[in-house]
Amino acid sequence: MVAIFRNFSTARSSVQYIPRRLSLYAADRDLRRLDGNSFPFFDERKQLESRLVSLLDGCDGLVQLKQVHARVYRKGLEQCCYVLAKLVRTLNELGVPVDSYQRLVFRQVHAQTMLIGGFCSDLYVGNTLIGMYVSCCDLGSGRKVFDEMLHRDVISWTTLIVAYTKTGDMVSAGDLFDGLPVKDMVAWTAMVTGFAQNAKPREALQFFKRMQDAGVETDEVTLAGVISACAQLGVAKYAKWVQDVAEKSGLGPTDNVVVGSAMVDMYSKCGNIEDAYLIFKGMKERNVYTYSSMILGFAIHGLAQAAMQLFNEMVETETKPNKVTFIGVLAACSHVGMVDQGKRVFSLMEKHYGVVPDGDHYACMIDLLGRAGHLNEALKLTETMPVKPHGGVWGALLGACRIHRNPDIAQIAASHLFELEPHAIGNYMVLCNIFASAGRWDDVSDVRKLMRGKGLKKNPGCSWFESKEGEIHEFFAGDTKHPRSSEINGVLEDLLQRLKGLGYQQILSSVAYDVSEDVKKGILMAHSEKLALAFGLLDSSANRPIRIMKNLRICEDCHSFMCGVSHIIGREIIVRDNVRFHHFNGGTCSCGNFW
DNA sequence: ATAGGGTTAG
Repeated sequence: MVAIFRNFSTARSSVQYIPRRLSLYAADRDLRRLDGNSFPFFDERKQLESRLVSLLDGCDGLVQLKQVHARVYRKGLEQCCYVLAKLVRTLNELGVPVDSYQRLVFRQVHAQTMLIGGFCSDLYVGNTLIGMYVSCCDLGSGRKVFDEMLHRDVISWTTLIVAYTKTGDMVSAGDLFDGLPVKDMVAWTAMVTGFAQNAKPREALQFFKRMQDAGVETDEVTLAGVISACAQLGVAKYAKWVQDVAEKSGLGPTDNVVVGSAMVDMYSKCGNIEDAYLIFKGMKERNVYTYSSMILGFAIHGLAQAAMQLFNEMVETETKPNKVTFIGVLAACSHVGMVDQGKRVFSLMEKHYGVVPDGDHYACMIDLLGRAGHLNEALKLTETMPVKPHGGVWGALLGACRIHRNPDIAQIAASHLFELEPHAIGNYMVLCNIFASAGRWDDVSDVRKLMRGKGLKKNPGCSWFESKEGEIHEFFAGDTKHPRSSEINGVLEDLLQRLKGLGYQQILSSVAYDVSEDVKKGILMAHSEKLALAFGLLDSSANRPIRIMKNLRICEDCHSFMCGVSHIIGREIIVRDNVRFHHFNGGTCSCGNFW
């Protein structure tokens, strides 16, 4: 067959024009007519190929696809790489989950293309093979095809780069990118987005700057990644800069719904909920992302009424709420303890809006009940909910046990969590904290032993602050490496004395170590958010709010410290912890001590 | 023909 195919392909090279998209019926009829021929000559092979391709184009189900597949073999067309490649594409487009049938097709395609060296010379087939392996999570085979291809284009590279970013292997992705001879906008964007999606926002922003210096164009997809990076970092200065860049490229938030929605999220996560709302208001078109981002923005700022009101406005429009929208509404209730409202929304979401609650929604409900102190009700709901509770659900319960100091329920939650997420360090730390504040030091040391046994290390507390110049200064707990470290300590000492004069007492139970009181006091004063606050006072200009970002939940002692400092200095302090914002002003916090 | 996309509770 191979020999015949090659002979004919040199002897008769003219192929008649065949429209690509025929109706299913016509394609099928033509195929049947061609069935009469016992031996496929080149032109007829070409015709068959086109017919099969158009059949695949019109394919709307797995059954049809399998029929076409069978026909490929019946007609001896298994060497037509294009048809096989198309078959794989169609499987992907149909969204068929990777099962044994799909693997069978993959193996056949690979075997045939190996046989005739298809992917060595044909870019489309090679790229399809890479994509195919990537889609079934066999990156190694994808890489092998890539390495064996004689010619590669930027698409081959980008497919593989993206595959590496999706597995979190940014090093391999970066190596590939560096070796890419001609980098286009899509390839650059893949890297920027890859960093953003792998929680490396700083690298994402650096890459975007490099991209701009290289004179590469920017479009809305690139911006989406960059904006997401800014949101993660929460840096207001970059946020403004990115908006400038966007508007210069004609992709401002007013006219572009993707850019606008991402910016709503970005500004609210930078602490500028007012700017977020301004963007929202100014947008010409709003979709479910836009509304959900805004509702979530209100939620993390503790503005539950605004979130509810916006939700009510939303359901009057054409835009239907989805899963994420309800996460936002429930989170809003949770952050202020609106238990009854939350329960009502939860009960209506399926009945009125057709959104079936999933594990994440239950996690919100457990969080809502737990935060409000209804720990037993929360436990009961966890045990009776219709879907199997995932880590988030038990995690919410564990978090509630920390707030309300309930080591017994905490143990139940933790035992599930250690099964479901054995490597998630945060769970062990929270349990340690709960036992520590109950004075159960033996239990604390058991948990620490368990962690050591698994080779887990504490996730260090880290805070950062954006200086006047837009530089990001990062502080770890107990950090003395900052060049202005001694000044920082001086500021803290001064603040501590003045607060003590007002009756402030350090909350020693916030320390999860069994050490002396003096050591505890020292540990508390070296918490990263306090270091960042002191540096903020040294650096920033007066009358502007001080914005601090933190990777973990703010501790009780730091919370009360911030309250006091906001009173002393007469300035607003905004702290973003891992879940929400705290606006400290004149001695009180926007969370009303409920967080 | 084939590559990059914004929001998600603990």
